[in-house]
Amino acid sequence: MAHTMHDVARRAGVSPATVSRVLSKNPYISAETTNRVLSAVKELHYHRNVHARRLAIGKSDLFGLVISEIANPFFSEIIRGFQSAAWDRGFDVLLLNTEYNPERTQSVVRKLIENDVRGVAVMTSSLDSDVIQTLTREGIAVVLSNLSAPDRLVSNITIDYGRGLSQAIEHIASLGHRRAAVIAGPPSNQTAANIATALVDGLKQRGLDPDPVTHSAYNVEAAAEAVKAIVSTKRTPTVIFCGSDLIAMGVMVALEQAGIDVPSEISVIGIDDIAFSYLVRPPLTTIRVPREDLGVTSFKALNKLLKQKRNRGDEYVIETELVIRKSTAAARTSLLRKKIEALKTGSKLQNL
Amino acid sequence: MAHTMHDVARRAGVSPATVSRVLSKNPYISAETTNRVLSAVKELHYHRNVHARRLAIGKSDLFGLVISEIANPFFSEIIRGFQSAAWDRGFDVLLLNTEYNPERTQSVVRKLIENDVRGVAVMTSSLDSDVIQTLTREGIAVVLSNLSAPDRLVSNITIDYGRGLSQAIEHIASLGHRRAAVIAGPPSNQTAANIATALVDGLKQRGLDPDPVTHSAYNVEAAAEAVKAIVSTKRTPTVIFCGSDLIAMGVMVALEQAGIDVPSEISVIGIDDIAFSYLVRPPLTTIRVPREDLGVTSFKALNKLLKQKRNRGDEYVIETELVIRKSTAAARTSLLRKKIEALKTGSKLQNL
DNA sequence: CTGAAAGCGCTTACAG
DNA sequence: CTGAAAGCGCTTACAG
Repeated sequence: MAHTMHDVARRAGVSPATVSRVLSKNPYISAETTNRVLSAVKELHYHRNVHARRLAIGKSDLFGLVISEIANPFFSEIIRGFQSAAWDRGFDVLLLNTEYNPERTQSVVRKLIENDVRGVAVMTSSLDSDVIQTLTREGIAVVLSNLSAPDRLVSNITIDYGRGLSQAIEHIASLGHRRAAVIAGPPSNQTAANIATALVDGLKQRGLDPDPVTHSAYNVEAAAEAVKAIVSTKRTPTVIFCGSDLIAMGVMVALEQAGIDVPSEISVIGIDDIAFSYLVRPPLTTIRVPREDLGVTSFKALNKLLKQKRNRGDEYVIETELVIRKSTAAARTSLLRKKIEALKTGSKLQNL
Repeated sequence: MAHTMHDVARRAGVSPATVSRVLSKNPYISAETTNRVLSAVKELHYHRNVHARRLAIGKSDLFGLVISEIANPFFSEIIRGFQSAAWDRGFDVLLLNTEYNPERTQSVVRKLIENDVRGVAVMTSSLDSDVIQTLTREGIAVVLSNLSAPDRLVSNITIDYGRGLSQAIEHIASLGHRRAAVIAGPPSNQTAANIATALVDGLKQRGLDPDPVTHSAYNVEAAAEAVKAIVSTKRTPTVIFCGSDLIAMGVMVALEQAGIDVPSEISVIGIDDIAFSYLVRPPLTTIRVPREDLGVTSFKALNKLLKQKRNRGDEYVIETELVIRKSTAAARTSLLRKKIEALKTGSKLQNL
């Protein structure tokens, strides 16, 4: 069995209270006592039991972070940002993923409450407003990124897609595109719907024809499926705006299979700027969402919320921006020439 | 303040002990009492405090999972497998990441002990054998994947790269390759070193010349750097074996920048088969490591270890296999023709 | 600067 | 089938 504070106390010849004080860095302890206690701790390989500690303190040192799924690289930097911010201030993070599953979502909420987290950043749309109320009723601070209004114990972070979208539309228009398709995220997702609306409005305003406007789940396979309907029409678009980078990647795969070249025949634009977006070919032009910043801001928002007496929520805004990526012309030309050569001479392009 | 079991008891007109029994699904409770308690729980929105519960039980319901970094997609499926296996059995997972940082690594170990986890799966090489001993001394079961021998409270999962490597070498040899470079993972990593050795031996045995044999950290940037030295020599290889898919992707980027075509001039082979490996172009041929299986097996191994009286560790083996990927010839040819056409006519390949 | 004691919110033999 | 009581391992006023 692991040792307890009592064991350490006996060994150091002090009371458990003193051991607790030393370990909590209470300043009113003599240097000598501190040393004796620390030696005993070391000798016994003593570690405090965090469950007992949390129970005694009456508050947990935990903050929750709710995401959809760990496998989605979109969340990676959010996690990193949130974690660092929390650790820097001596808090722990309880990372919970809903996997888009209602049952799991329920158990996520239960865990948040059972663990007595101080606050939670909800970075998925799987939690509806009922659930949010359940949390705030327990005194848990909540920060969301779904455009709901700030409230008691609830702050909101708005990701301002407007700027990035305008830049993207301007970019596309200036390249001479006329017909733009839109594959937004799932319609049940409020953010996705807002982005779709903003895109359609923006495109029209710039004299572009948004057609068709459709949607897809946030994954490669669904997107590949969604794009089929688009390319099978007679009047194909010259650019496809996608609701996320994963959707864009699915689109690129499907276009390739259909024998349609990106970007010479159809350009593709994503949203998020996930880490892999510069590794696909052609590299993905996308609207960057500063996700590490989003994570950090989320934590700070929670902290602020809890420090105020009235727990009044705030509104935060995070900006987006277009990231234009192209293959180096030189490199691509040189590669093409080689491939042309290879095709001509019929030389062994074994893996072609 | 949140309600306690006492509040529920009073409201239901029973003792706290009874509430506890109802909530723990103790069978010897009358249906009527159960209902009264459950109603009170519902009315008060009562949730058990997990810290008090864990303290009273004397054992936590936690299992630890230690990885290097969440952003690395290599770990995604491991997490998923481990989590599902744990949840299915009513346990919770404490996910800890070292970020390759010694300080963080120390605090990871501390957290494992403080949280009184029953067992921990260590999926990173950041924890040395000293640390493992620290854990087992506390009675924590450990499962590793680093080729150390099973021991008391320690099981080992060997990923058998042999099969996948043989298949890859055979594949490459049958395509007529003669000169193979190797960019292994970091030399400090035992697994990386073993893979490098196996590769060199296997290549020689098959009459291929492994040269040069070098290494890189497990990320895109480092790999891109590492490959420069290789292509700058006069005698460039026709295939590069990479210690991971991320390394392979870095290599592909760097080769492209150097104007070297993959795979017609140099073929690239990765290891892992991360989710994105089929999205890069050309799609990556790689050695698949069944990582979800690895996660599930890790959990089962811990469970088994804890159930035995003697806590004797076991040895597990996970197989790998080559995944050959090529672009559809038809699609690529058609795309090439279009690009050729575009180049000839000088038409606007704006983003080319 | 330090100790004795109460209390955090649960669980679980023990007794009935 | 149910309750009173002890105990899990800490922390922290309170007192000195």
